[in-house]
Amino acid sequence: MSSDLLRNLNPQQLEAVTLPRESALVLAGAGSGKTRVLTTRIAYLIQTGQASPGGILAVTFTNKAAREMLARISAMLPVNARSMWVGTFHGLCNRLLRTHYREAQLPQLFQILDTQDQQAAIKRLMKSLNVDDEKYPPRQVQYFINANKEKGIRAQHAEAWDDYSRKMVELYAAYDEQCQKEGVLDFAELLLRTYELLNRNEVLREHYQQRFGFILVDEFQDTNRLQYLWIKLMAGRPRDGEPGCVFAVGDDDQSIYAFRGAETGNMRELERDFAIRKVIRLEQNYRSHGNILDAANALIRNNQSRLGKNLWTEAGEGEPIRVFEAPSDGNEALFIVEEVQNLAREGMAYSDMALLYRSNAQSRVLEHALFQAGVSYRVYGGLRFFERLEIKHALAYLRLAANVDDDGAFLRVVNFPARGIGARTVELLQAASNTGRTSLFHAAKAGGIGGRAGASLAAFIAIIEGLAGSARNIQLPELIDEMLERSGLRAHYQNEREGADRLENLNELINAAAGFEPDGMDNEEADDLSSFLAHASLEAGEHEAGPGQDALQLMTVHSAKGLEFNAVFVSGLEEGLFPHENATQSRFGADLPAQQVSRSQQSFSQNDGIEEERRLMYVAITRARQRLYLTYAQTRMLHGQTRYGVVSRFVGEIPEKLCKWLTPPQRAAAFGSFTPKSDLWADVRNDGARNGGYERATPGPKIVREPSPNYGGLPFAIGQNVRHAKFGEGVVLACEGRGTDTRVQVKFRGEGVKWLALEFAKLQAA
DNA sequence: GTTTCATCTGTTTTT
DNA sequence: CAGATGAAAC
Repeated sequence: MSSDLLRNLNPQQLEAVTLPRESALVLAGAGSGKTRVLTTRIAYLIQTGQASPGGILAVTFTNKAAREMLARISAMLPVNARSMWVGTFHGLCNRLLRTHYREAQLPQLFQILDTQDQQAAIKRLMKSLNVDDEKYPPRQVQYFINANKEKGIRAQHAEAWDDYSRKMVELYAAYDEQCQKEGVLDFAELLLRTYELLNRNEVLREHYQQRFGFILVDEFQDTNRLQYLWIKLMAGRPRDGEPGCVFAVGDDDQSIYAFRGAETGNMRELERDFAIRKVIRLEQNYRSHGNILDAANALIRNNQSRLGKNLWTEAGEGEPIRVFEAPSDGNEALFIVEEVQNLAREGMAYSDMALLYRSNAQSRVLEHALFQAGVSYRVYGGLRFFERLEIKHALAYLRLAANVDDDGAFLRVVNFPARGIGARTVELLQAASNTGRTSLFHAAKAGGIGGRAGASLAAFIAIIEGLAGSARNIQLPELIDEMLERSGLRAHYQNEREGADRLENLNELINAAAGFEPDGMDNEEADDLSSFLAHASLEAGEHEAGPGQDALQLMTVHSAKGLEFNAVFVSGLEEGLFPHENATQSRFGADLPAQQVSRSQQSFSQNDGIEEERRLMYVAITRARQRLYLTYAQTRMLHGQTRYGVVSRFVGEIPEKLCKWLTPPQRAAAFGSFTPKSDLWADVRNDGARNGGYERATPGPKIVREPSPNYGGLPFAIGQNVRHAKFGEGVVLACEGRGTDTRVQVKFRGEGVKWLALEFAKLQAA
């Protein structure tokens, strides 16, 4: 029967799936059947009796991937999915901490802070400590805390080398204390807390190490330091005869989360720590046609730091890659809409097409055009359901009902809807909670505040306690309904002019609760309410494409990882956007003095930034099965101003012979005869490729453009050579603004890229 | 204490 | 352009 499972696997896949009980690293290229290998191995282990479902621990990064894995396994085996531990790092840690909340020194109904909540908690903390938020931007504090946690470093061990970093460490410690007092955990804390719990509690540790004979990790290249330590701890130390057994699958070329601490170096560590004898490579691609694959291979070859791998396919070369230059972002969108409709007419389902972009903000223009044309579409990511303000408010009431010590939730709703509890009252409460060392809720309950505000507070407390009581007696949807009523949220939005949408979302929340089933990820002790709240934090409400709804898929390149489509549009391929300017220039705010940037951040060189962008582009390209479009716009609205863009270097890194240029003929004609007069210009275009050991292609006539005509009477054209009194010669990369506000971005020979205000800089045409 | 208006600011990717 | 913050009017 197991031969059934193993049918149609290629030799490398087969080797990976049937490996004896030992640790392994599988380098799996895009579209090489990575998920299939992972799930088949699990099924194989169970079917051959090497493992019981309960002995399997499979970790992924996204909920989507976890769900897919479970679905595939249960399609192969009639196995009780609940007994297997398949989930995200965060989901699994949540499950573990819910079970052992006492040992982890947590309240039974601890709540999870999402990124927003965490930011709010930090701001609140800083206010209470009177810390100048100009000098210590909450964003930076948040970054500092998370970066340390993700390396497994607590405040007491965090490095500090000057006043600034000492303050950061101080805030880190105070923040953790505040969270502990309030019974809340941020994302990184879920992992760190679990790690520490198992590290110091031998009984628990041995229990889980014993139990999980097989640990499988998906997207291993995206693990950060802490996640790696976590895996190592779960696997147990390699002992003679019984080594820890980790089966890791990953692709260094698809590492796109270094920005949040992922370390591809973990692959090398794994090889060493687990004495891996042989790395298995999956290089046959079953997804894309040849041209698409060739493009991806050519692009990624420009990266220095990679383990090396070349994808191949048995499929034919297929269609050329279609490249389109639009005069504006609006036109780019119109072009895409038109093509999408054409493909639909030819019989391709909308859901088989994806529209990708670098950043969420870009979806607006695209959505607008799609909406106008009546094309149904679905946006992934962006502002998600559980992140909406009204939902946050509603959840805060529920959180308070579950845990009255949650000060963050308290502050969010104590005066929303407005009930006469103003800033002054809250101040008094905070003072009382500080001296009495209790939560705000208990301070409020203790009384001592008279007058109108006191009465309002008493009413508020009654609402929360009433809800807490109901939570024990009635079902979740009814509880939410009651909450909307008693809190006054429903009434508030009914009276508000623009409240209809928000009201609808609140009703949708009831539906979400009605359809919610604790997915076995939470232990049996936890009630439905806290399971639901954890679900809301961990899975901010990705809307799964409703079955039967055929819609075009819109998402960032990041969220497209792991997916595939017949046709893919990669839009906004402009320098500064993709690759993003934050990655091409100094990665961490140039305005910060060097010592304010932590050491590990410093070691993150410029090159790493552009290489990650290139991997991102690699991911984008390899999503496509048959047809790939690359589009960009000469002008784009950004922060309310028109910006003039240059085509992304990544377009130039794809061999000309694979491309078919779709730019309207009257434009193409103008490009035809152009040869670069400025070597600087060519330099800009080939920047990332210079050290790649790859031959610098003579830029094809269709990619290098004649300097664009002046738009709106700007004094300089993109691509034009200019001279500056101090910086010397350069070439114009971009212009923005009008009149006296006009600024020009210039790449100078030797001086690098600078923005210059035309009003002051004396810039001459050269 | 609440609402409204104006000003400022920032802006990548996500569990 | 939009969200967040702050000041002034109600």
